[in-house]
Amino acid sequence: MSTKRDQIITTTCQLMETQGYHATGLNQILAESGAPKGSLYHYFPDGKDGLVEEAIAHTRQTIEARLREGMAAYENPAQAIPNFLRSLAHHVQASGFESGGPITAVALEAASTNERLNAACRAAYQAWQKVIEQKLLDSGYETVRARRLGTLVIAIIEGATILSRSERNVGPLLDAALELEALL
Amino acid sequence: MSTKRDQIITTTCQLMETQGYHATGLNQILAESGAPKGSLYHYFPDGKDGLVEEAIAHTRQTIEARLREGMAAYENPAQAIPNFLRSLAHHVQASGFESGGPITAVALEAASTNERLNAACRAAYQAWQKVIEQKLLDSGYETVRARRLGTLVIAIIEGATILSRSERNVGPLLDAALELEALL
DNA sequence: GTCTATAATACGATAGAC
DNA sequence: GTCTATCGTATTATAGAC
Repeated sequence: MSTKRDQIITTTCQLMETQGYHATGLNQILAESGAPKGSLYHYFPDGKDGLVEEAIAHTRQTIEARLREGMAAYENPAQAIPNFLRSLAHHVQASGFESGGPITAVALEAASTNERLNAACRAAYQAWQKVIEQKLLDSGYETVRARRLGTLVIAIIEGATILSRSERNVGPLLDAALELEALL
Repeated sequence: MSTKRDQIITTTCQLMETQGYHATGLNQILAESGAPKGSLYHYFPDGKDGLVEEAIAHTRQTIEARLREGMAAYENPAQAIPNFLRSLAHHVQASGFESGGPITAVALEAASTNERLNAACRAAYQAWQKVIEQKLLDSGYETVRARRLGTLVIAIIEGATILSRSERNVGPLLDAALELEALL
């Protein structure tokens, strides 16, 4: 597990988040990670798709851990979930609205044109939904509704992040947090 | 107002919806709209960005009209809004999950890198939010909450559409419709 | 094994023929 | 005015020097 390999993946994660798949060239990834071009195909023989697939998997685990942390911070999901959205709003604002929705752009670009990357994104979304769902189940929510709310919460996070980045204003994320308090 | 010009815009709208900005080349737009390359720069002297800007504006108006129609279909927003999401689910499924979220991909790609297109997307989102907000105001919702819910509804539509397309399953959109009934 | 130089291709944009 | 052929520059991927 080379450090340079990790650096390439980390850089890829960042660029996927801010620009998406097609807008990000391998040259840019290499320039920002400080790696030469040949080493990319040494570490990632499948080329761009293999690299991005790993980057998505990496992001999936990072966010999954952050979600678990956020859910564990409060016993009541009606506190834990809205506060997670608020911490997310902080993160988006601190990045100058360049971060947020770490795989959303890729998910949409790949949805109809690249089944390999689409599968990676789908796996990430389902994992994240499951964290929310489990928190709700542990707090006594009924099975069907817990799953439904798990899906909805991830959808709201995605959608509100898009609006916040587009408007350069964390209002949508904070609004969503408030309404989730009413719903949960 | 040439018919061929409109055809180029219509094709661009479709491709932006399914693939996004960077994945869509001018060659593909021309091939699918049946126009030769030279005419593109005749009709759109600003090049790709000018064309896509117009396409976003066109989409904005299409969706705005569809939203108004949906809101007018029921007096109670607690019926109108969830049913709009259900009709959207139909639309997404009928397209084989290739349509849905007509400007989402572009919005994310442009958010941090192309202020011109970002502005066009922001304008569209705000227009759509306003339609929901107005419907809620007309039904007696308080000013602040109407605006907050307008934002949330658009966010939910965006997020649930992403999940539905990624999972190739309209479940997320239908789940969101159900929970919105509980919230409104 | 690690990297540089280069190939093959697609891109957006333009010049110039009709 | 309408379009075809081409330009310069990106892209991804690879071949081959160290």
